Amino acid sequence: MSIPTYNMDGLRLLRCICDEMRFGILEQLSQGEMTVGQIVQKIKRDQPLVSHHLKTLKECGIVSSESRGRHVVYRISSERLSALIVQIQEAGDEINDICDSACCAK
Amino acid sequence: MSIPTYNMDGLRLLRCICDEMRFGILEQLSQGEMTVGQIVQKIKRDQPLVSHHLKTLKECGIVSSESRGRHVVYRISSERLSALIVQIQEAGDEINDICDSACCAK
DNA sequence: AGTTTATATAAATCATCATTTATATGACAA
DNA sequence: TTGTCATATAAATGATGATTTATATAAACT
Repeated sequence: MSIPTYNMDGLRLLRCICDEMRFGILEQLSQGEMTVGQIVQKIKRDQPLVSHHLKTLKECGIVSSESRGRHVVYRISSERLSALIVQIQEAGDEINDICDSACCAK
Repeated sequence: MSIPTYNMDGLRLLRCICDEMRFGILEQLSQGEMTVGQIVQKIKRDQPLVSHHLKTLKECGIVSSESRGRHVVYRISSERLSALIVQIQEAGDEINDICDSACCAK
């Protein structure tokens, strides 16, 4: 039996990017393409974990990748998505509130 | 001891709205204010569950509410947030891809 | 006051998914 | 062709948080 697949939509996009590590990766990539190693250094998390989340983002069509020698370069797959990351950051800052819900913990 | 609180930011905003029910509620509210009962009817989920998620959204400053007689009216707390919901929907549609990751399942 | 309607809360259960640990693959260099 | 560097994969574990069920509060109407 085959793995089920899903058409992307707003909610599914959100579910892919609302994870702390994945959003952190996208914040980095919104400033330009990076190799896996560069991302690992920047966000200071284990390499297998970073690779795992990059795979998830790629399967959702949010990032794309390209091999260069033994490195692999990742980038956000569209300008609109890059812009959306920034818009989300700005909207979050604008709320300017404190939150005590579970969903707000990191 | 007191409950920990968190300054809102992009990631925390995302974590609050990436849930299926909460995003569904916000899709409704992005078209105008509604009472709890109207939301329950519209999205066809149990009332306690809807109230529970509304509480979460309120604690995060994403929605605000007002009592009118025995009804309580909810609305999205800012124009920018309303617009963001729409932008997320549009970005999701633009990806136009299928996904087989766990995060893409509803 | 008692009843109905609208909403909120709390405890218990259940499902999901991030993370860790260990190992594999694949490219380049000596 | 062996060793090293960069990345990927897989299995096991652990934490988080959504949902259910039952009950409470609070307003309006009789």
